[in-house]
Amino acid sequence: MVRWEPGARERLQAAALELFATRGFEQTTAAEIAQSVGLTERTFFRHFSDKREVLFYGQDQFLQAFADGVDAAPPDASPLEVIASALHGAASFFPDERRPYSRTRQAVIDQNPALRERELHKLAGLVTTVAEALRARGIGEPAATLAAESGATVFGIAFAQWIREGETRSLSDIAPDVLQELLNLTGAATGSRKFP
Amino acid sequence: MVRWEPGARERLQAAALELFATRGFEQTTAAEIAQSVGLTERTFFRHFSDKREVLFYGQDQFLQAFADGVDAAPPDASPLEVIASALHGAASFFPDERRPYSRTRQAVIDQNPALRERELHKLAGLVTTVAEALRARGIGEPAATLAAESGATVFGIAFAQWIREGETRSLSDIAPDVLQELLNLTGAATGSRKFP
DNA sequence: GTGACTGATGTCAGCCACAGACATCACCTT
DNA sequence: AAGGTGATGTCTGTGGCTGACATCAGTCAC
Repeated sequence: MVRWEPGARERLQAAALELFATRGFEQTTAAEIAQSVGLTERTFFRHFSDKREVLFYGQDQFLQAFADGVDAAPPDASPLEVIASALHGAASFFPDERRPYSRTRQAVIDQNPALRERELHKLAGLVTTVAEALRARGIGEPAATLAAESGATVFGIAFAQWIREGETRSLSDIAPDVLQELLNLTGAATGSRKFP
Repeated sequence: MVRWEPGARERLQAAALELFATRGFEQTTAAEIAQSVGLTERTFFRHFSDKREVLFYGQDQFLQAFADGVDAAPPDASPLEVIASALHGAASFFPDERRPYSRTRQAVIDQNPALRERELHKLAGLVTTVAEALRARGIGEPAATLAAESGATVFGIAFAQWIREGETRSLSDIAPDVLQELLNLTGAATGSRKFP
């Protein structure tokens, strides 16, 4: 007989999302989440540093996908070309099958300020990482941070669109469009699309 | 005899910044802050919705300055010209006398993840407001959000530079430079400076 | 002028997020 | 077989935060 069911963390995450979606974030206690999968509150906090984190744990992989996209760009690429490549890497991390899950998750986050704060914080971490990667490519400041921040902005807008009800395009189709919009905005030459 | 000393909120804010700066944010309890100015914990939480808020209350004025800058731009201004105007409005909200205060405040914030989260959240609120103002000017999405987000990014970088030890330029001198960097980055024509 | 009203505060009691310390016990190593 | 390991439970405590109610100086109504 096994002493513990495996996958405690994943079970906690799934139960938490479900409870948050039905009852709401603040109306759900950490103890309830834990009990719903046969664990104790103390164990919940051993897996997640705080209650919100149960919805964000594992984002490192996404961050990694973004950073991998940076590395995938050719060495002589311009900052914006690097960003385009990073967006491509990030988008491939969200295949269309994941859309329903992302939707409910985002709905929960959007309804709670505390969760939005955490989301922004994670996104800021992504900016830091990407800016670091850009600097490692020889891009100076403030260009590196500006580019990274712009990339995060574009991703955020594209993701929000991907989530939207009725949207059928995949994220990797949406992201380049948004990037192009940014270029139009800042008055770049509007010739043929540079980042298809 | 007066029943209460006036300016409870301001006294709490001042005491909180001082205690956070010396002892650290987490090592300071809300009750301690309150007692240090002759009030109770309960009163602290009547003035500030949570412990972090004591450092952020009043930012509405800053947000207003930013939004006013948007409104100050001529009706036919391009999104970027509007952003330049908004940056000007925001910068004038931070005269050089305020630099030391801003420095210590930012030092406290930078040292605590929870405070950074709240800061990002406030900044996101600014983006929302500015995007709204841009949409009211007839600018569509995603251009409005992209422009607003870019403006916030530029402001953030400029502010960080303004705070930096040894920096002597005023914020309204730094911000246009950073904006110009963004334009260079996105490949805009590099003629004479468009936003002096 | 007196009495009701208001608004900032105090008091009390309680929930919940979170953390330290220690015990437990299937499984693994040797 | 003996001891180590790691995920968990139990116990206990602190601090953030809230609802309900009391207080009381100043203000307003009459």
